[in-house]
Amino acid sequence: MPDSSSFFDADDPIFANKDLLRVQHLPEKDRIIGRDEELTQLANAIKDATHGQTPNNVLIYGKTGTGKSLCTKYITNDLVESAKQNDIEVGVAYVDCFQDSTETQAVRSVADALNLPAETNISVPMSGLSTSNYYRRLWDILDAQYDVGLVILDEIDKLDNDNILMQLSRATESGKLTESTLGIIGISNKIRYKENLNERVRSSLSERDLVFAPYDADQLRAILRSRSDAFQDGVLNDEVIPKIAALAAREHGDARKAIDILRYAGESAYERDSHTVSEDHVNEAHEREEQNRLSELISKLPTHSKRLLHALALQAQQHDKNDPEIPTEDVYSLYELMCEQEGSDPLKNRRVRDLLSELEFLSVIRQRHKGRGRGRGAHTLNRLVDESELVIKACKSA
DNA sequence: CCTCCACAGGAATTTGCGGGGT
DNA sequence: ACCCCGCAAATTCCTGTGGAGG
Repeated sequence: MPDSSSFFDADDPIFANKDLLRVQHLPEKDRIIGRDEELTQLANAIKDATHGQTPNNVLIYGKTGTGKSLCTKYITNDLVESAKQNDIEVGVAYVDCFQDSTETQAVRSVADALNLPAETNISVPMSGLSTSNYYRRLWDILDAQYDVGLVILDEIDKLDNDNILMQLSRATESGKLTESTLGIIGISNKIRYKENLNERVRSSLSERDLVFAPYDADQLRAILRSRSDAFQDGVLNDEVIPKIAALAAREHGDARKAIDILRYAGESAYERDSHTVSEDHVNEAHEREEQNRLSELISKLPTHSKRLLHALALQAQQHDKNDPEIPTEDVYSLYELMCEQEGSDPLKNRRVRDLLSELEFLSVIRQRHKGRGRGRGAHTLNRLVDESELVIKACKSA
């Protein structure tokens, strides 16, 4: 710690403006790197909304950290502003379908995001309403407040059913909306997402398709440089940005990961009272990034899922083999034991199987189904994707 | 090759919760 | 204040099946 009278009033020797390195940070246009074409295409697709007309529905594909959400947020913000010049009210609802994966949750979330209770006198309770009731309120909110509604469905492939897409895409034509109209922007990590949609939804949802390619090392360098004024002058050693860019490019061109590593490297340097950020800090930050991503995911898990994962990790650790496969029944019995120690009632076997397959869906674990046979044998084998130690640490801290 | 059974996983049912309607 | 409703989570019920043991 710097020798000052307070822990808080010292000038930060490393960071000048850390906000630039936060994932949620929405950069200025000239700081969005290598996406000019995509931004233009997206803007063209939805520009009708600035005149109060129905925009095209858009589907955006691309791996994580390729700037899909960022560009969408930027363009929609911009759109709302330009529409205002024409006295057109555009409302944007951003929904993370990973968090709100059921139809009800997603509609509720859209309605809640668009609603200004003071103006509409409509409330959007967290729960307790039927799905159709949430829809009804959503239509009322749109008609009362807006000329155009834009619904951004991020991680749209995580939706458990596409009824909401049906409802939203037909809202205007079916007369649910009278004073307003509606556009959908779907964002998906999976390029094949469109394939398992029914024909009607598919054609209306993907009037325009955009694909975001992964960033290459050059682009990642440019992105990191554009955010480097988050740091004080001269604290970043020359090799830091190229090194991080190379790491991130190797791991699927994920810009978010690159930025996270840069931030962690800075924090690492700070904690070690170093006045510069060096390659060593980058290496440390890289490990930290992996651990953190995992902890974050695990901390959001329901208690029982966490406990199950913990049980699986403990057993994986006991095996001498690397990457061992643990039968479900073994996981379950340890889990029961752990519940007993914690003094809570264990879930039943059936439920546990569902939770485990949810964990697989989140790719925290992998499952392999092996033959059934007479007598012994659990027939689904579970293994961790990440190091058992990392998982255990994450389970304990959460 | 055939049998047969323990588990996977689909479906129906119950429980808990947080709201509306009256 | 009361009852009723819809949803999500959990539980109970049930059927289908892969391959070890015969």
